[in-house]
Amino acid sequence: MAINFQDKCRELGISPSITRKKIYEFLDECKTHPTADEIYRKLVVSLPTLSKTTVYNVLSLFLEKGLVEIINTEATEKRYEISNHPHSHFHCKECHQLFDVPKISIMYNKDKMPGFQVSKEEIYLIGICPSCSKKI
Amino acid sequence: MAINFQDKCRELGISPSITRKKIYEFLDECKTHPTADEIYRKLVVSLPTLSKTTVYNVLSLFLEKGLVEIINTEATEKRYEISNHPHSHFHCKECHQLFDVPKISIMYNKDKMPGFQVSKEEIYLIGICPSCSKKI
DNA sequence: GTCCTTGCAAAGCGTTTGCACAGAA
DNA sequence: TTCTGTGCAAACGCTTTGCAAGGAC
Repeated sequence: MAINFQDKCRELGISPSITRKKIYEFLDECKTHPTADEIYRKLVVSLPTLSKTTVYNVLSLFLEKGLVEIINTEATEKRYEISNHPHSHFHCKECHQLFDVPKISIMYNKDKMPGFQVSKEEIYLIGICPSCSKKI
Repeated sequence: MAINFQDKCRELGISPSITRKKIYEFLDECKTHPTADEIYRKLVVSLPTLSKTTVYNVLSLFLEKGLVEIINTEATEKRYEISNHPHSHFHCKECHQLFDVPKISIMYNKDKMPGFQVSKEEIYLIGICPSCSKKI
């Protein structure tokens, strides 16, 4: 983990409980943009009393504090990621995995969008990932 | 409607029933990227026997045939739009409306994404829309 | 007759809420 | 004591499925 979780919590005024730490660490290490259920299933092994409610509680706290973000997807379930590194997303049509790819810069003409104040840009690419390319 | 719905259906090998026609027309006219429920509530006025199941059936047929697309959002409910005109999306943080904005072109270095074959690009801007800008 | 469209009812699934218990301050 | 973190159980909302009735051909 790049920045100490305890320090982040202190900054944000929340307590660094073991549950929160494990959820944060898992999100930080995990490359698969997990759903709440995936986080739960992974962590319940080492935290046997963990409940899904707690996962939801912690994720909603993290969202509020800006520690994590929800990724826009077509699906109804929500996927989460740590909001610390700028990047774009690539969705594979074959295996439906969601990959991180280097941040893509965009260019737009502000004159064509009068009055719209842009504070964030998200780029989502769709196609075939390297390993699926080989299979086809 | 730019292209005749009957003709599109003939091309795709599906029958242009009145229900399908109305759903297609509403999606085509509607600028708000409606959910299935919004489509239902709007159309049940003129089609009193309409059920939500039918709305879902028709949307899923349209998706399969490529007539409509699902828009990636943070929310759990799905939003639909006719897939005929290239454009990007703008989400207002204040009023949570989803706007169409002119298609934004992107530039990316393919060398940084070895093996990834991109077939589609989606750009999603977040910020404050013109009318909310005035209110603040 | 068959095939397709429609729609009621129920199930499914991810998420949120109500509430209570336990531990920390 | 109060406040906070946790978690069971139930409710909730959107979507999907099973199945049957009605219509087109």
